[in-house]
Amino acid sequence: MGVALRDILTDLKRPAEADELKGVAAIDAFNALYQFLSIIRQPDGTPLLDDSGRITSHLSGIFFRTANFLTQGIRPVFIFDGKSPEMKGRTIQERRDVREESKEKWDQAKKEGDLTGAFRYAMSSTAIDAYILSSARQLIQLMGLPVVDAPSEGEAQAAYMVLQGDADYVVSQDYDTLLFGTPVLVRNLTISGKRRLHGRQITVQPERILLSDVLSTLAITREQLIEIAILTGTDFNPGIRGIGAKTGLKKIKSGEFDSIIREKLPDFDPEPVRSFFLNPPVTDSYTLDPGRIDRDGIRAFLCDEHGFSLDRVDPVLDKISKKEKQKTLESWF
DNA sequence: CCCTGAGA
DNA sequence: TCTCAGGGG
Repeated sequence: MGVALRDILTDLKRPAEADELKGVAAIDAFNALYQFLSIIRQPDGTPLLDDSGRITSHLSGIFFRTANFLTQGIRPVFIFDGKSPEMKGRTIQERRDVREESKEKWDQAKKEGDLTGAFRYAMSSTAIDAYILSSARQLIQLMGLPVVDAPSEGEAQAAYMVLQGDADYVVSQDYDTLLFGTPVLVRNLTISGKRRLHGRQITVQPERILLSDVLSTLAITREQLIEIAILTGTDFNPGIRGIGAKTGLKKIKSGEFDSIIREKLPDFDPEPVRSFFLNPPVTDSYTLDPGRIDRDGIRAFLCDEHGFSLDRVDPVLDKISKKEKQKTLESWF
């Protein structure tokens, strides 16, 4: 679920204007899939399913949102996770436990006719398995968009690509990419800007966070931001009870990092976590060349294979193609 | 999440 | 043009 830095970052989010979003967006694929799978559900929590009972929520999310991105001048690149580091094992196990428990509670809530509970438990029972990953990847590639395989954490690879100048910003709901050093993080990147909350619709602006703003406003270094995260807990280490982002910030500023770790977590060596954030495994072997949209392939995949309505898919394909033609025309002049 | 259609 | 309700697969 990422790192709990929200309490010290709230003042640093700024609404992102459309102009600031044009360019190459390095999307944390796992994070995006998780969002789609947890939210795109019926009121009782059931996800969208095709005739064979396979989940299609993520395909709907990717297709419609990505199409919007393209028309807005956003060029998405999807970064998929590689092999998780050993030290993430505990987090992975914890997430699995929560999922299993939520699945049972979801069933229970459905039986009791508790829709609010059903939806909430369905959300936290969201799982990303091999089918989800391969079908998502297939659709992305049919849309002619680049896929990058991270050697390890996708967020680290995404941050690296922004640092290299190959992408303009990272898209994720989590703040971890800031620890991995991305200069720009964009959260809530949706076009409609609308989100349903408790049945009501509220508007959510995409927000942009600059690492330089974070560090200068808090008057800390990236290393110190990482230390705050280590105190509150990351995917790679459990945090210290009673220390949140605000307390962590204070402790770091008064130089208490080492002493607190020694006192509260005597058996924990923070060094591997620190160096993982500072120097994660990343790769240079990726290409961001735009492919072509395979309209027939998309129709076959979404409509024939997964039961999407042609009436909904075709207009979107037209919209994308129109934009693509515009761009090739522009490049002539 | 996103889209569509109805009604203002 | 906008908001809202309903449904998508």
